[in-house]
Amino acid sequence: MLFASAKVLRIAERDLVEREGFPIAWLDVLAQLYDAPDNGLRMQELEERSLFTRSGLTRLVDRIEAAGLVRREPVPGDRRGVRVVLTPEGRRRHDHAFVEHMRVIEREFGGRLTPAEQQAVADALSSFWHGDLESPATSG
Amino acid sequence: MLFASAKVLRIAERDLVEREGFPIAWLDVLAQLYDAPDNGLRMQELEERSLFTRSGLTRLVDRIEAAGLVRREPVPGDRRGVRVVLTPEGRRRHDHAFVEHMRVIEREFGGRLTPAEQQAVADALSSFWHGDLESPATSG
DNA sequence: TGTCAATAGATGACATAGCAGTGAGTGTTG
DNA sequence: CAACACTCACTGCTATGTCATCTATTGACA
Repeated sequence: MLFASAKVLRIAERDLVEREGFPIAWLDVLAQLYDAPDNGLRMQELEERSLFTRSGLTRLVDRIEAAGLVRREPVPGDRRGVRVVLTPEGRRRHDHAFVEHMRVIEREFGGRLTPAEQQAVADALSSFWHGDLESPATSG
Repeated sequence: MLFASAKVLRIAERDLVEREGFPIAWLDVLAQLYDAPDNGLRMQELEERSLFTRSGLTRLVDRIEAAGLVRREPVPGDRRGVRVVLTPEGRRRHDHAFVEHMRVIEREFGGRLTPAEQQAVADALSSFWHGDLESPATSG
C-alpha cells in the first residue's frame, strides 16, 4: 500500500508541478478550502483535514498566499484565529488543476487495477479512514 | 489510500522512533539488506528496491552507517561501486525492530479492517506494484 | 593506446516538514 | 478587575529529501 501510494503520488506530483506549477500539497489545501463553507477554513480546521502539523501548515499557507491563491483574514470574534480563504484566482487554479489531477490518478489506477479491485480498495480504506480516526485501535 | 497510509505510517514511525531510536526509512533499508544475498546490496540496487532517489540514499546510508548498522565496502571488479552490508549489530536491530513494527501494523489494520478487506487491498495493490512498475500506463 | 559517452556514487544548494518554544488572546475563577 | 490555564497561530532550529552537478571509473571504438 505504501509503495503503491508513493508511486502514484510521485507521478501525480511531477505532473502537477509541470502543468500547474505547484505541488500536491497546495492542491490538497485548495481542495479543502473549495469544499468548505464560503471557501474558507481556520488553520486549525485545515490541520484536522490535512496530513500536516500546524507549524507545517503555517508555512505551506505562507507560500500559497504569496502566490495569491489564498488569503488570510481575521476571524470575527476571535482575534487569535486566522481564516484562510480561497481567492478567485485560487479557485480558478484549483478547478483547472483538479481536473487534470483526477485524470492522472484515474489513468494510473484505471490502467492497472480492475474496477472491482478499485472498489475493494476504496471501500476498505475509506471505512478505515472514516471509521474511528481519532480513537486508534490501540488499547493503551 | 493516501490518507490511510499516511496515518498508519505516522503511527508506525513514532512507535519505531520511540522503541528503537530510528525511523522507518532505516528499517526499510535494513530489511532490504536483510532479504538480500549475503545481507548486502549496491547503492543502485537499494535505490530500485526503495522509495528514495540515489542522492537521498547516499545520505540515508551515511546516517545508518554512522550508527554502525551497516557498512560500506568496495565491490570487487568495479571500483565505482559500493556495496552496503548489514553489520551484526544492524542485523540484531533489524530483527528486534521488525517484530515490533509488524505488530503495530497488524494492530492498526487488524483492528480496523476485516480479514477480507485486508486481503482485497493486499491483492489489488500488490499486483499493482508488481505489475509493470517501469512502464507506466501512460501512452506518452 | 587515446578519446568519449555512460555509469556509480557523492556533494552543494535548496525546499520543506516537524518539534519545541513564543506571544497574543480568551474565558474562568475569585 | 487580577490571576491563571488554555487555545491559536507563528517562529527558530534542525532533520531529511530532491535536483543539478561533480568526480572517478568503465567500456566501446577508432
